[in-house]
Amino acid sequence: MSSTAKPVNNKHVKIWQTVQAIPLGKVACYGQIADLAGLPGRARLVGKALAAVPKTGWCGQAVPWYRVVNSQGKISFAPDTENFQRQRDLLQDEQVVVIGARIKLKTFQWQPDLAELLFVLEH
DNA sequence: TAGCTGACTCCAT
DNA sequence: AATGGAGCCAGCT
Repeated sequence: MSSTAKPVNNKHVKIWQTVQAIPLGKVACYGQIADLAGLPGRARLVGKALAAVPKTGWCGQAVPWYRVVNSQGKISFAPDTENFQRQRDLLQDEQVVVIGARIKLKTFQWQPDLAELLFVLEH
């Protein structure tokens, strides 16, 4: 049969895999994920990729999109949206403290060690 | 092919 | 802390 499978953007896949490496209870910013995914300076592309995350996850594993916030440590959705509330709820379920739209990066930002970096780079 | 858009970031105020 | 403008560039129309 001819290919009917929806083409998947390889950069998106790389981004999803990087996001899957964020540990429970931690967050990362868009630019950080872009850098780790080998796409320096493409923070906006990370947002695009997260909007395209399959509901079924990727490679049998969920993609924790909600662990990604902007460089100011804030949720990027407008406060009166469902996406905003869903992201905040999911983070709080993981013990991440969200004050208004803000998360204290000093406390909750993911700081990958060398082993984690290598794991991401290999995929 | 050419514009437009945006789950961003940086810098000034 | 909050707000606004310029730069950014892959993906979409």
